[in-house]
Amino acid sequence: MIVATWNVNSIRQRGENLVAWLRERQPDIVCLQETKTQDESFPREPLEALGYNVAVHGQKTFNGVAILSKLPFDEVTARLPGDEADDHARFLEAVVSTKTGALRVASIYLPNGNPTNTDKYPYKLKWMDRLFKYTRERLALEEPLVLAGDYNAIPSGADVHNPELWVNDALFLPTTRAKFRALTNLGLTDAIRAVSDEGGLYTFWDYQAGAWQKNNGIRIDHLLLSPPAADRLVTAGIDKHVRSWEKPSDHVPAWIELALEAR
DNA sequence: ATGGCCAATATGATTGGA
Repeated sequence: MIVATWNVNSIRQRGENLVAWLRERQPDIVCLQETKTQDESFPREPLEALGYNVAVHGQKTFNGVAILSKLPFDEVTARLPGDEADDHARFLEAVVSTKTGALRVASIYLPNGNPTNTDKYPYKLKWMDRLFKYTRERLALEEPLVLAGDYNAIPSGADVHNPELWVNDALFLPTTRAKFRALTNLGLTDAIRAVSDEGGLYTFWDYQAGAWQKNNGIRIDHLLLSPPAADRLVTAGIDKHVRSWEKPSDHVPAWIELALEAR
């Protein structure tokens, strides 16, 4: 079973690329971020035509997450607990059934946090604290769990082409990295790092300043696995070539293969 | 080679992204 994540930077602008990539990678479950549209205007039909069930949690203009699944949804829950006043559409969780039991998947769009001298950075840090608490509770279930999405966090200097450019950025500040580390230290496996120690593994290249042409990338889209999911990890990868397509997102898909089968 | 983008919005300038 393949589980993937992709920040598409507008689902309405990325329809052709998304369908082309789905045909190529053949994922069973896909977590999408930055869909940037309300649920009633989410283009479900071309995805349903490919055999996907579609769960959406969007809002006007910004943010927005979704999950596509060839397996039927047993449960779908929007919103990360811990702040009723938070109205950003950044979190969607689904449960599907496999031959060996439930698989839980969450699509995560963690706040960017820039500029750091505004309330955006404290909002990011509080969101990371909420994700920590949610994860600690979910791990107690001892289920296969995949937390997949755009974390807006560069875990280490090995995950950025030019670290000096990012030292004062909300994605790379020591506090951001410490909170990301605290999250994984709960017992989550960073799937890409579980299969490769290589540098130069990036998932985002800015549209500006020739970042793609210079390979000035960062790795901020992650699939974090609970121990029962990590035990089933076969391989993982990043579909870098998608960044060179016409009309690309600034992010590319990342994916894992799990030794799990649909029920 | 110093800069260079893209998307949404009652849109033609502003906001947000990373």
